[in-house]
Amino acid sequence: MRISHRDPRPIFRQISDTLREDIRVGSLKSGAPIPSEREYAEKLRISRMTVRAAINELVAEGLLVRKPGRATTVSAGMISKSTQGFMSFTEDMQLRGMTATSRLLNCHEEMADASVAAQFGLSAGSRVVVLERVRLADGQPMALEHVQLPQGRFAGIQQHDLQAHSLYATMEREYQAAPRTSDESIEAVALSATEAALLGVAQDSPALLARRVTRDAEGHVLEVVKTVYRGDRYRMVFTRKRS
Amino acid sequence: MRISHRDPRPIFRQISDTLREDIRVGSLKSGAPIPSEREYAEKLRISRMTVRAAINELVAEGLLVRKPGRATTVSAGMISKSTQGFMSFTEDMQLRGMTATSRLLNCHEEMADASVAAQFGLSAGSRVVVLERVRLADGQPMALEHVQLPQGRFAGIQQHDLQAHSLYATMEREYQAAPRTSDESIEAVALSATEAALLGVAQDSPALLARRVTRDAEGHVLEVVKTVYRGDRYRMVFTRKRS
DNA sequence: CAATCATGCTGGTATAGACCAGAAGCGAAC
DNA sequence: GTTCGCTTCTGGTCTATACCAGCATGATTG
Repeated sequence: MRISHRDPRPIFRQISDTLREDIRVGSLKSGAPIPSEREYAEKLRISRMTVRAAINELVAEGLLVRKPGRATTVSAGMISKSTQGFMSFTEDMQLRGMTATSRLLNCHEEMADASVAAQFGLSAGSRVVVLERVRLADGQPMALEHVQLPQGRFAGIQQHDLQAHSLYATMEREYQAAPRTSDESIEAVALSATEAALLGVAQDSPALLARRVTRDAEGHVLEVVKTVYRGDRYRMVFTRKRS
Repeated sequence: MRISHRDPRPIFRQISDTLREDIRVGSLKSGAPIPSEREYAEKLRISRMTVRAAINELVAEGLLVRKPGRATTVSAGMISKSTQGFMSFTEDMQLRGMTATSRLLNCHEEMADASVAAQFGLSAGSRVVVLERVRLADGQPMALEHVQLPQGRFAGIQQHDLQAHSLYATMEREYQAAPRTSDESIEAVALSATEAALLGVAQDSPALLARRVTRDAEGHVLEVVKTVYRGDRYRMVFTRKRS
């Protein structure tokens, strides 16, 4: 392991990236101790505090476990990176090896109702862009999606090709809006006749109703989404950490 | 704001706790800038690095947002602490202001099947403790729970009063096993006749089927759980962070 | 042989200083 | 007036050092 001062990355990131990769490929095995902080500092001729900054990143990610008095070790359970964090439907399907497409049902501006306006931190009666789509995976209906976006921040987003591109990709590229956190709630419901017809399944089939509020790094709400997933084809996966 | 050297907490934690509380009660408002790191260091007569350690905690929690060149500000969206992390059914119901109880259906040891043994990191044929319970909230059936625990780590856990105490509480107190992360998957299903009878609802009612693998800080699997929640009374909430 | 204590490891906390890059405010020059 | 550039803020990174508490090991002592 070496560090380079020509590398644009800060030193602590060079170290953490190297460690992360070593863990990923398995040259550092689950449960195995890593060299001590002082050892890294000496070998690499850098300060111990810099080494700690690198290790702190990996501890926060759950890849390493600190043990006061003993050595820092590689976490025994490997968390499948994929189930961390949330994603758009398009990204979600890509990860599952399927291709996401959409059938646009409805796209218009309207007055936000009181609760949605409040979530956006806007006054009642502000305008929102509403997007209703059937989401398909490999051509098969998978979910019904109802998205509300604040018109002020995403003016003209209707013009973009949302059939071809991920909504998140468009938000980031065209509006510099990066989704960072989401609050979700999930419940099980029976499909109404209308929903069932759109999804191509029998009425009263079980389905997942997911509500999501997505925020950027500063905590501003980017979207309020309600999605109904077919119970027979969709499974939601995620990981949680306990404080 | 003051720091005390008699306080058993480290200095950086005293600062982060104070800041956290200021944000919680609203004396630091959403979007407002906090004093600069150098200002804190001067006023409190401590090192700037110590101040940074405190602020780092809150940035990691999403309460503060760093902005290079500008001031650090309070995040605009307040994340309801409650929806962070996962919890046991007992804790979950407590948070919702209800009282959790159980009706034990089944409790025995058996051979782990191949896939479960693999998840525990044990050889095929290892023994597991199986716990099947109807979970009630304020006396009403809410969910069916099927828990598998590695017999080696939790020998004799059947003897404890799991009707009265949270399983997690027992694991922590009696076995020094602290749940730290969980991988979950959720799908929507229709209840079988048996399940419906136990939950006191009609057959084919929609329900949430949750599978959870819980790990401690070192990544060792503590439990493998399958839970069926009534669709009409239970809603799962959580927050996610995007990398 | 067994209990005890010293030593040398580990990570945890804290210091005081340094330099960088980006943003902002302000004044001077055009 | 507008623009350019300086000064002075901000956070980002890094150093070298110090002392603490927990743990392991091995030597010493009973």
